[in-house]
Amino acid sequence: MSAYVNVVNINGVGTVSAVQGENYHHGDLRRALIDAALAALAENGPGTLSLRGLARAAGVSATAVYRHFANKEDLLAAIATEGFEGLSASMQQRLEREPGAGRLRRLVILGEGYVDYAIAHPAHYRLMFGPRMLARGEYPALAAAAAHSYGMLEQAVSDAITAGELPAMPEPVLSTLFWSWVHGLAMLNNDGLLARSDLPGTNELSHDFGELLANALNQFRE
Amino acid sequence: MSAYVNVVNINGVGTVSAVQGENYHHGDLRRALIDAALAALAENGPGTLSLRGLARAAGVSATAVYRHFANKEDLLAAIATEGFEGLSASMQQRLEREPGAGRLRRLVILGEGYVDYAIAHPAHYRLMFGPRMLARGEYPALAAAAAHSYGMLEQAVSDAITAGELPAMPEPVLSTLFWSWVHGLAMLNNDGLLARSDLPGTNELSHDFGELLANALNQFRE
DNA sequence: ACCTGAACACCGTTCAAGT
DNA sequence: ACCTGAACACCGTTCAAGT
Repeated sequence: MSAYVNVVNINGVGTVSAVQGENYHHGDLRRALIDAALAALAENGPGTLSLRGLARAAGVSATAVYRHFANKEDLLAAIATEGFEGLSASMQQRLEREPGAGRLRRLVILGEGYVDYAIAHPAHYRLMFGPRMLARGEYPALAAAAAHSYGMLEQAVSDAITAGELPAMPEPVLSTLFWSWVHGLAMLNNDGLLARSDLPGTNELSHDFGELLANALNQFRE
Repeated sequence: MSAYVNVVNINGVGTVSAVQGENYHHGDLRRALIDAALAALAENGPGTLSLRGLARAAGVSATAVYRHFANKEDLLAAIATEGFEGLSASMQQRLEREPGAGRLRRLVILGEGYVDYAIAHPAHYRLMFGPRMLARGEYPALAAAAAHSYGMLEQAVSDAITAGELPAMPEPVLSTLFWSWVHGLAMLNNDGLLARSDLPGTNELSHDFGELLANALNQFRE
């Protein structure tokens, strides 16, 4: 978790005040609560997240939470937002590791970065797509972060179509196909359903499937 | 929900006793609790399921539940088991509607039946893959029902490979690819993320994707 | 064998009050 | 501006008791 938290911490860390550490006026309770939630998600699964428990972990009364979040769903939305930021960062890092990649190869790399992140943060990833997040419209920052992640996939698909490396189908349809596949693979892995002796590891599956799908689509084009 | 409930109800209905309708000795409280849960899942989403609420709906005290289920997870496992039975039934029904279909076509039909069921019962389907169901090993009936659903996909993939209508890759890898795709498509749909003006309906997407993927894989084979 | 009622240790959330 | 404490309406679960 640590590396990714450092990435998304940038905005919060600067606002820590001088009185941090005292009981009264916590400094950055909002950040402390989110960090406590991320730690709890990483250690136990989701579902065990309670506002009262997070308040305890932050050394603060249960009702102090409501100074920083409207309710539990509001806190979960903030966590989900950071999740999509981490997802985008994971995809971006993978792209930059292989600068000269072709259009289609870039799409495969994005998929690997996507699955990498999802299986490295299973509880966090599940929360990002959990039932509580259905009302995404009420959380503009969450909607924007999710749209950015999806936009990266869309751009790569669009580029590959333009370059003639994918069949000339509508971009939204191909993007949805690709997204369904990485999302499904990540979810099944995080449910423990891919831990079978007759399957390679999910990281390798991700790579194999990416190559397979991309090449297959490429052949299909004519 | 009704049609599918009738299918899976067979075992329960026969045990309804003569005193059904009285307060004391409910008749088949176990079945009544499951049905109340299915109704609650269909009406509200998941997450709102409470044992006490189900007991209220069945007209019984909160603690009566524990005469029929060890705990909440045990009830959820029973519901998830019926879900996989419904999933298998949905796939089977689709197959029987098109008896003369070829090997590859049968696989596509299975995928359509799978997605059909998943998007017709979103809350139920989510529960089947929810975080609570990770300990599937502790519920043999659940594990068996899930294995049967997955086995239908595996059989169709295996047959298509044998018939030379899919690339000669390991069956588990191709099955996982296919499963990831239908699962991801269903989950994204049920999260409301495919309700976009630039996309066709999910039923049509399911059909398009099946044809695309099957044909693409078929081309890739040589 | 099947169900009830009281009780325990939790929740999320509200509201008045403290500094 | 930020936090606390008491209170309310819920949970899941246990245990002794009722028929």
